[in-house]
Order: sequence, then C-alpha cells, then structure tokens
Amino acid sequence: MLPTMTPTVPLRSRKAQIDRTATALFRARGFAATSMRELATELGLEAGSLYSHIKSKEEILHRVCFGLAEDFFTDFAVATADASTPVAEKLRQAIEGHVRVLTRDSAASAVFLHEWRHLSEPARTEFLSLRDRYEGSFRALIARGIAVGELHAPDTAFATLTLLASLNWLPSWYRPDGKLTPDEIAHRLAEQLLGGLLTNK
Amino acid sequence: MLPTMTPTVPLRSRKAQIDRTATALFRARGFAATSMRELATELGLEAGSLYSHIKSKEEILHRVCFGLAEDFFTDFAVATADASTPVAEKLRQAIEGHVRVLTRDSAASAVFLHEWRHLSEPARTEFLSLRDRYEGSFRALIARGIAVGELHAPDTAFATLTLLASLNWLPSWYRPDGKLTPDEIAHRLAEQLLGGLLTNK
DNA sequence: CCTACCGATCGGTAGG
DNA sequence: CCTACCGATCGGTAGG
Repeated sequence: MLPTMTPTVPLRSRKAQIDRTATALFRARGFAATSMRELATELGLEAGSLYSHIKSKEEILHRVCFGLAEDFFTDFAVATADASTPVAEKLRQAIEGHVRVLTRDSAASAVFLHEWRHLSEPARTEFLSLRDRYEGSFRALIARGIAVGELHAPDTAFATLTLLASLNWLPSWYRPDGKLTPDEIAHRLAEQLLGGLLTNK
Repeated sequence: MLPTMTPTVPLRSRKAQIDRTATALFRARGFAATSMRELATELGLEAGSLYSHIKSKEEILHRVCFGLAEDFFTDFAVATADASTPVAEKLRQAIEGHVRVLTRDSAASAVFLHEWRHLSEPARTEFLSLRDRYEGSFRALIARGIAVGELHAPDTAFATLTLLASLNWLPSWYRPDGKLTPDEIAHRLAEQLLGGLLTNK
C-alpha cells in the first residue's frame, strides 16, 4: 500500500461551502438566473458533483431562508426577554438585534429578503407565515409602547412597516469593509428611527 | 372584393398590452423566471408572434425601468419647483409625488425596484446612475431643510436612506383595492416620516 | 400572427 | 468527484 497525498481537510464542510457560494451568487444574479454550472465552476468542480452534497438547487435556498428566519426570531427573543426593561428600550434592542443579523451575513439576508418567492409550496407559504409572525412581534411591541405612553405614532401599522422597511434596506447598501462598524450602523439606525417614535426627545 | 370581418381595434396597442402583461409577470415571478411562452399564453398568442411587436425580452424590462425613472423625476421636479415653498413642505410634496408614482402602477414600480439588475450593460450602469441622481435630489432637499432649521436628523445620509426605503416598501404591500386610497396612503406616510424629521411638532 | 424550428442551456441522474 | 448524458425548456428566427 502506497502512501497517498493527504487531502486538505476543508475548514468548512463542502456543503457549507456550497451554501455560502450559492448565497453570494443568488444575491448577485438572483436565484432563477444562477445556474448550477456557474456555482460548480466557482467551487472548482463539475456540475454533477454538486449533487453528492445537496439534493437540489431549491434545497440551498430553503436552508438560507429558514436559517435566517431562525436567527431573526432568536435575536428578537433575547432583546425582549427581560420583563423589567421599558418597552422603548426593548424596541431599541430589537432594532439592534435585527441589524446585527442583517450585517452578520448580508448576502444571506438579501436572499432571505428577495429570493424567498422562488421557494415552491408549501415552503413558500410556510416562510411567509414566519415573516408575518415576526412583523407581528414588532407591531405588538410598538403598540404596547404607544399604549403605555413611551412611544407615539399616527398609525401603528404604518410605523411598523416603515420601521422594518428602513432596516431591511440595509443589505442593499451595507459593505462589510465600509467606514461604519455594524454596531455603529445599528446605533444610528436606532437613533434615526426611534427619533420619530419617542414621546420625549 | 369581399368585405371581411373588421378586426376589433385594440384599446391599447399590442405593444402596450405586451408591456403591461409582462410587467405583471416580471413582478410575480421575477424577470429571469418568466418565459416568453408564459407571456404569449397570457396574451392568447404563440411565443414567436411576440417578436413582431418587440425585439427582445430585455427590451420590455428596459422600457419599464426607464419609463418609471422618468415618472419619478417629473413628479419630483413639480413638487420642488416653487422657490417660495418652505423646504419641509417641498419634502412633503416630494414624498407624496413619489407615493403617487408608486401607487399609479405598483407592478411597474416593483419591477423598477427589483428587476433592474437583469438589465445588461450599459443600460444597467445608466439606470443606477439615474437612481443615484434621484436619491441625491432627496438628500439635498433634506440637507437644506436641516441647514435652514426646518428639519433635524442625526445623520443626513441615514435619514435619506430610511425615508426612501420606507416609501419603496410600499409596492410590496399596496393593493389598489385596499381600504386606503393612494392619497390617504401618501398622507399617512408623509406624516409618519416627517414626524421624525420636523423640528416643530 | 402562426408553424416549425434552431442552438444553447437548464436541473438533475447513472454509473463508476 | 468525474464523465457522459437525459428530457425539458429557453430566447429567438425564417418563411409564410
């Protein structure tokens, strides 16, 4: 038996590499316009070889979308866990948590925000109901803030919509190598958005 | 010479029909995932027949994207034309103008906002520079409002970004048959967004 | 506006 | 992980 070259142990599993590279491509070109051959080339292998690690193109999209959904829920739960924290402060921490998830992996976030519609049923419907639940949590937080007088807004639904829209625009312009750190961005966004909601300024 | 059945005169030109139907499909499925055969079927004709009215699939996308860009510029110019109008009021009218364009054709707006990346060069770069110019106009307006003391914001760039992001989220949830009229939506959005920017409330 | 078709490319599989 | 390939579908054209 002859000794063979020990293959370089991949730092991340091949599957994780595929997910990461696919996510970047999905973000740049969109899910439908990204071909499995492009993805394979980017990874230095042949198209057919991908299928020893994944079952389908959509499987990747599914993992990215639902993985991020989980991240958003986790961070929101942490931000709002402490019962003694004032509502406005909970909202601030929820905003910062949301921004943290967005900046941690902005490619995956962009896919989460824009490519979910290429999920086939029933995943698509399931995804949308998760997203609705998440929006609902923010709306409830804002409504409670208004009820206890810490926040004010002419229309709760509009306030929630504009808040999340502002945050979710981030992956369109965020660059990890930009001047501001994720924490600074989170802080400024929170200032900007709470500025319009807080009763006492 | 025998008289023949007079063909029904189309209310809109066939080309305009193609654009409208394609826009709805591009919005629902995305540009890349929409096939010319789907589009033809929707219009009740064969795929090949489309090409006596249009040159290519991308030509449609090009018309939609640049047509809407023109609409946004036109409405912004009208909103900010009068030199004697206070800056904050100009901003309010610019917001309402932007919302008016978005609600007038929300399918085209959604395509404008999300499908432009499927334009090939040089159209893509040209489009992005138009979009930058438009954003720049809003930023300049906000900056001037802060300079003269009518507006306040911790960060002009962030204020502009969150403002436009909030407005541009509208095509994602706007339904022409919803409870609120476009004017009411424009008004509430303006209230919500100016509420965080106005110096005197 | 249709019929008939082109070459290219797609996601995915069989067998090794 | 590769080679070789599958059937399906793509945008678009020629000729009428």
